[in-house]
Amino acid sequence: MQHKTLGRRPGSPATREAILGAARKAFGAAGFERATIREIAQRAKVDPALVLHYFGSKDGLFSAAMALPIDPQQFAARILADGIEGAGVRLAHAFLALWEEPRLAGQVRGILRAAVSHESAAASLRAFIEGQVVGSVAGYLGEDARLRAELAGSHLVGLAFARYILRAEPLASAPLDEIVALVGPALQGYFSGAAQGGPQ
Amino acid sequence: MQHKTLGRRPGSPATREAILGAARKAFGAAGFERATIREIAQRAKVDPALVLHYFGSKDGLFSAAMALPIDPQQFAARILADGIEGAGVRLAHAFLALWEEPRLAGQVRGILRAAVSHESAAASLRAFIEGQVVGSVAGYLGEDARLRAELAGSHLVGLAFARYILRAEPLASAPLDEIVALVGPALQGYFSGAAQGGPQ
DNA sequence: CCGCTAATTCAACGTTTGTAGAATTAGGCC
DNA sequence: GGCCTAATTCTACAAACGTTGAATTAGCGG
Repeated sequence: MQHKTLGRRPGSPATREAILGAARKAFGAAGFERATIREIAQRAKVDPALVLHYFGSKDGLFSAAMALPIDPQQFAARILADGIEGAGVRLAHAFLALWEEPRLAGQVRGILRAAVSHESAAASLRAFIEGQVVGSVAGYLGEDARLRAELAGSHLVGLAFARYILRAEPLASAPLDEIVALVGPALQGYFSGAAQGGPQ
Repeated sequence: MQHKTLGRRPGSPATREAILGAARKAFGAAGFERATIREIAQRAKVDPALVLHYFGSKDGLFSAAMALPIDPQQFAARILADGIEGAGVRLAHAFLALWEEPRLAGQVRGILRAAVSHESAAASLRAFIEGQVVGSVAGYLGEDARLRAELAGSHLVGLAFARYILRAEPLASAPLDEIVALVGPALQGYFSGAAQGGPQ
């Protein structure tokens, strides 16, 4: 008999989310190493020990804060629902939209930052990409589809890095639509299998 | 009168290079934050204080170790010497060759890792890309050439990240020629689509 | 041999970090 | 009100870090 309802209610709703929000902001802005538990706790207006009470360790906090907010299965389905043509543009648009969303910006930035500096985070992202992302799109393509899908993905990751982390000009300030119009055909080339030129 | 020739000769040739080599290895493998001066000194078989005697600080050591080993002016000229057609394939090949070279692998990996986690390193790389790399190639292209050049560069950076840092399969194990054959046309799309300007 | 200079080492300081454990507070059920 | 439980805070530790300044060693010219 688990009298789970005894005592004070667990999982206070507000503070836990406040900690996660502060963690996403800190990890996204400073990366895993430079973000400190003390700073995150201060932003969330709680004691540092409370952070570890909830998440066990700094790694645990990171994993909880950086859990991917999207379902790749669904993501891929939406991109490819209307057929293979135009998929490049739709993919570029949908991917960049993730980074433009203020609520998600810190999260995705933190994931990328951590994947670069932290081996366990890299392993996690690697497994996610190999198992979920590439698998979701491989069914729609042919022979060397997995390689092609990863090449398209690598372009998107590099694009996000240059625009949102490095902030190199003129890429960082270019309007979204202009980028989508240029990147879309390049991605389409990987899907269609044909060498692709610029926009006609 | 500077009697510079008095006393013991400065700049002992061997140890300084040993420190730089160890630093490149450490920074490339672990990133700026996780690499420690003590570890670098131990690998170079010197005292940690000697490292700072030579380079002043950890940042100074990093700057010295990560100074870019290539001249982008010359790099771009070699890619575009034989004309615009085939430039995509040549660029993909030349860029990936940098990462395959064992002597340079740690260095370029460290530069990318640091640009992600360290703001000053990001600023340095950003200035380098905006001023040198993009400038070197912009003369060969027309109107929106800078944006197109950066998009092509972002693809290459993302490719290096996925293959050499994240090591996502099947990309990490794919033969170089196969990747070049697929990526080349994607890059070519950015070059050929632009209004042609010719070198100025 | 002596003195200058720089390479090189030794030992230590002060800070920051993640983390652990005890102590306290507060909410819900009997 | 009393008890149970979990949220929350307080205090502190132990390790690792970058950095410093003094001390020592070694090469070279006079």
